[in-house]
Amino acid sequence: MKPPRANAYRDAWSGNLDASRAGDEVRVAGWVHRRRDHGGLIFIDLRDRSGLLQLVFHPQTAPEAHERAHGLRAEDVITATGAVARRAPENVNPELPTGEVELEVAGFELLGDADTPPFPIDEEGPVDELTRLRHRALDLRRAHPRDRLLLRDRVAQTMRRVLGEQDFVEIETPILTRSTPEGARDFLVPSRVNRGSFYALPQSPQLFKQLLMVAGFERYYQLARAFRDEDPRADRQPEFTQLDLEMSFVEEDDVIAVMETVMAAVFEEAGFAAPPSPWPRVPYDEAVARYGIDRPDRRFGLEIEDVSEAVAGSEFQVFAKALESGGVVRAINAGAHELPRSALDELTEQAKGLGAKGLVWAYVEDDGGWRSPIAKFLSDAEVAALNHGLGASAGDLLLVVADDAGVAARVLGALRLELAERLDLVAPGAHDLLWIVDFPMFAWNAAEERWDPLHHPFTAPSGDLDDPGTLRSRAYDLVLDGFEIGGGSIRIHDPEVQRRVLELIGIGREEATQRFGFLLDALRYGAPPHGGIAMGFDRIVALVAGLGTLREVNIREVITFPKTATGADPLTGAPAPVDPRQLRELGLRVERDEKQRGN
RNA sequence: GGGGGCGUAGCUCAGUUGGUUAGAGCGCCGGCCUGUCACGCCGGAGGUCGCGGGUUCGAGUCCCGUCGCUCCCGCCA
Repeated sequence: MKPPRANAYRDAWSGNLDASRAGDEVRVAGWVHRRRDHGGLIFIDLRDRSGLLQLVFHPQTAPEAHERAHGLRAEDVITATGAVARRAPENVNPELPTGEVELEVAGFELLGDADTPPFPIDEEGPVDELTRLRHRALDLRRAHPRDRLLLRDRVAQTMRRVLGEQDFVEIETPILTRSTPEGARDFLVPSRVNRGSFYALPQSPQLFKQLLMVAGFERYYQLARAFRDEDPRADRQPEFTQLDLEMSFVEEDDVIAVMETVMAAVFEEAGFAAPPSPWPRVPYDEAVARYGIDRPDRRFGLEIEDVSEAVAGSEFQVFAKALESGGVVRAINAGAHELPRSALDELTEQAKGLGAKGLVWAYVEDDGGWRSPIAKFLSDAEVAALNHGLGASAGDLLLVVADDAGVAARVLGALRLELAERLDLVAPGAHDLLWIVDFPMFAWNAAEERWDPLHHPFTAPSGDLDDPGTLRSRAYDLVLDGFEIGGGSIRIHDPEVQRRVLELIGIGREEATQRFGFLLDALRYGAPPHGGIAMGFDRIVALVAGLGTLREVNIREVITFPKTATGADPLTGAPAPVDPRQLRELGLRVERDEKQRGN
């Protein structure tokens, strides 16, 4: 940190002092991190944002300060003056950046008396998250929580710098706005002036950034807050931050190229190894086929193989029936790992829980035969063909699912993760980064008999609009270690195409005009081809902070004041009932639940 | 909305088959201590076992309900 402007509290940062300042008279300020009171000598570790500095109180040289220093307690706030002194060689603390020196205190002033903290500030042990959030100001004094927010700042600065260098402009968009069709439930804000009407908090700045492209800003970005009223998860909060950007006169490659420069700089800033550009692009269909999911984690193998042909015509009813009804037989070769029977049973249960009728497991024996509950139903030729298809050799564990393609993908995709976890297959420090491209535009929803969009309805299609099932969208998602960290697309800039896409998903002309006529309107006055992307900022920070596991990434740890799993803020007590007068002004009446009535 | 896990001292936790006065480490308070840096030594205080009800001679422990936190499904890109 740069030296502070000298004032009545400090003229130096604690963590910046070293042997080069030996002999200087300085004034430092901060919190009592730890005290070691020997009765005679007293040592205090003083903490400010820059780091720790040992203060020494000598009974001879500063008797008055020494006497008062007995009363100092953890987290008291003080300012202290004295001389920076080089420590004797045997007293140097190599663990501390300032460990070669100490401050010989001449005088100090207590600026803020501290009660005993509810949990230790000076150690990193686990503390109940609710307690931490209730005392978030104290929690954020601790090294890890503080460092995560400082990292978050560095990531944000890096994004702004790199985008600024490429002529992007940061522009704000409204928080009080109108519902956007992103699919999630809106947070609503009642209007007092217009009774009975509501603002919606934005689920993304999507429509506004497209208007900015029509306006001719060419390159826009924003670190935008977004809101979704759905149940939170470890990696989902009701309000979260996106790096949102949009560019004009671009194709997929242009947006992807920009984002690779941004993210490469972010990864470098975070000391996080990332592959050189360009990053791999995997078509959606291939990802689902090989990894069972559209956000694959490829840090371990366990690829899914389709072995339908190997068992075509099999007498084994499970395989035969699946194939007859248009399904598939797919499998994972888990390699030479012997799992206990109980583990295989657990995997089977998990597969059933995900919709599979069962799970076939087999160990390949030395002669190529199978040790498996279903071995006796398969011919030698079929076993040989399966072994060949899976590249199996003696000792390998094979897991086979016969079902419709969707179920097989989902089940084997989940088993990949489960196996990687059980077998500890991810090398420490390994990372996997890839783009998913060539998404289908729509997925047929059989239950509702309609086309569901896989991305929001402003995504540009490629293909024949008269044949929705074959349409591809010009979309791209960035996936890091099995987590989607961002997604975007080339947008529709032709108002007629936009109307037709909206109609395909059941939004008619009238509704479209009512909900986002302003966008359709703007598109009619000369809209440039444009596209962009929205990156999950919290998720990115959490992942580069090392908070990701195989299955989840906890974004609460990189959010300053996060909400709990029920959407509550334990610090402020939000959400909270409001004064009846406020409700009257808004023209609202609240219907309480049974349980609330009892209170 | 549904399912799982958790809730014991300020913090992190232990607590057997239901059985005497519910324990430990850290922290806190007091005393001693002049080179510590997780300082050390001695002593002490501190509990609505989340809350309510039930079973029982007896409940931290078993049952029912409820609240909170958390993870998953639904939901959500």
